[in-house]
Amino acid sequence: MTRLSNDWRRTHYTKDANESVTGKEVTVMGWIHEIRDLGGIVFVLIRDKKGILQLTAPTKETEPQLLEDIRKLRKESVIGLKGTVQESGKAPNGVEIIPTEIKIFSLANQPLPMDPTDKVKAEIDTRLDSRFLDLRRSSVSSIFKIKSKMLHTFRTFFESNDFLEINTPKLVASATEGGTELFPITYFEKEAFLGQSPQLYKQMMMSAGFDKVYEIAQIFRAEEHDTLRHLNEAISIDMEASFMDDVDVMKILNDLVQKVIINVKQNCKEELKTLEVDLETPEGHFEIVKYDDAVDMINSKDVPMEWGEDLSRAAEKALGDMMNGYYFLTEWPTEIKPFYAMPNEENPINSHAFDLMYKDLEISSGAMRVHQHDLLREKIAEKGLNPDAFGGYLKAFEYGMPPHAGWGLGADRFNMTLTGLENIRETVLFPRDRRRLTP
RNA sequence: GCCCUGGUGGUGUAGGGGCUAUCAUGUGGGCCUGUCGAGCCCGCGACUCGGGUUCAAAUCCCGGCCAGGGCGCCA
Repeated sequence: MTRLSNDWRRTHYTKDANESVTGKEVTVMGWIHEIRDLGGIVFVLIRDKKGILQLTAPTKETEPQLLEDIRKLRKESVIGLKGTVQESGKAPNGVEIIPTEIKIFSLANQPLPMDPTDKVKAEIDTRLDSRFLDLRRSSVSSIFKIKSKMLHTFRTFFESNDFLEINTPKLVASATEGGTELFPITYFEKEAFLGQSPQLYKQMMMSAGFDKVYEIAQIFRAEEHDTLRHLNEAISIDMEASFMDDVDVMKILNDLVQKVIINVKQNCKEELKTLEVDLETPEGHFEIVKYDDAVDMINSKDVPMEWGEDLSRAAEKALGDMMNGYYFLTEWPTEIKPFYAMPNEENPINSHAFDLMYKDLEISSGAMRVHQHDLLREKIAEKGLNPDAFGGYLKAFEYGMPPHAGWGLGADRFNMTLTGLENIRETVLFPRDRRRLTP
């Protein structure tokens, strides 16, 4: 096993060692994908981040020492290869490397805990137990290349629209928001929790005069749900903006979803092809369904739902069947939305809260917020929470809080809609669910 | 947390009271100069755990753990 010495550096990724460098010597670095030893000729496929390249060694024309090294190789071992690029109609990409020297950096033990070449399928649980191997498959790494492009699009958009990136604490003192279960932790001599949402903090930044902020960060929820669309640790993309209402931030969300899709289609062609996804760019404004109308639509499909209830799973499915792609669900009843959602001025039983849905999946939810201190205090009490426990938060509303609005979007769920995946675990490197805490 | 279904070589599976436990892939060895899911020959490797029923349990029963599907919960 050898170290990386000074004269060994990659000159080409596998996909760049093509016809354009025929006859030249190149150095590639990568993993052994497959070995086919035909006796008189040995083929070895080398894989890196960008593709697969064939090494071809006719035994009679290969140095005995080099040949011996090649025959020592095992699947998924890591090597460096120096060789000459040769055009050949018989090679997989039309070119192959005639080796002059190889360095074995790391031999892989056998048998492997799963097959990274897709010949024998493995279940998600097996795959997650050996995630590093699973991720060597292009069908899996493609998901994360798309996710990276998606996150990049959000950041670029926010930065170019004068949003400030913020980092709010994930260690919090109490479960003041109510609703969701939190993970308790020990914080020196006190009890603390992992943050469920940056909601309260990003609102406080409005009082700080930051005007437009965003945060892309982990959120933690201790719910015991065990479904294909819930995790206990997820990435939330949050934004909040002053002097805006729900309609303004819905417009931003609408634009962003379209921008992400356009960008992914443009920059992740190979990845989409690998995943066999044909992404459609939604045009113009997403359809808007008022909560009141949604209740009627759902009941028309014989799924019982009373006004004032949240959507059951059956209701989400029924509505999703009637809708096409992305749509907004608006004017939710005030009583089933959190205390910080602004009630409608004329008809306070309805609110300025909305959800962004993709078929039957909730992607994002947002609202115009309550910025009046006294009203907010009242609403906290109405939810059965103790306003005094919200001291630090409420204080920010007492000394000049602008009207504001914002949303939070589940990045992993959104990624599911881009990649066509049905299990949210697929879209997270190391998912944390009801049972899984490792690796 | 509830309901349903399941757990067999490294991986994916067949079988379903007494079998030498099926097949593929893999893996170790051998043959082969154009492989590309290479081919051929030989070998290796498994019944989730605990208890019970039975002459006999991988198989039936109970419980645990884990998984798949559905639901609930999800500011």
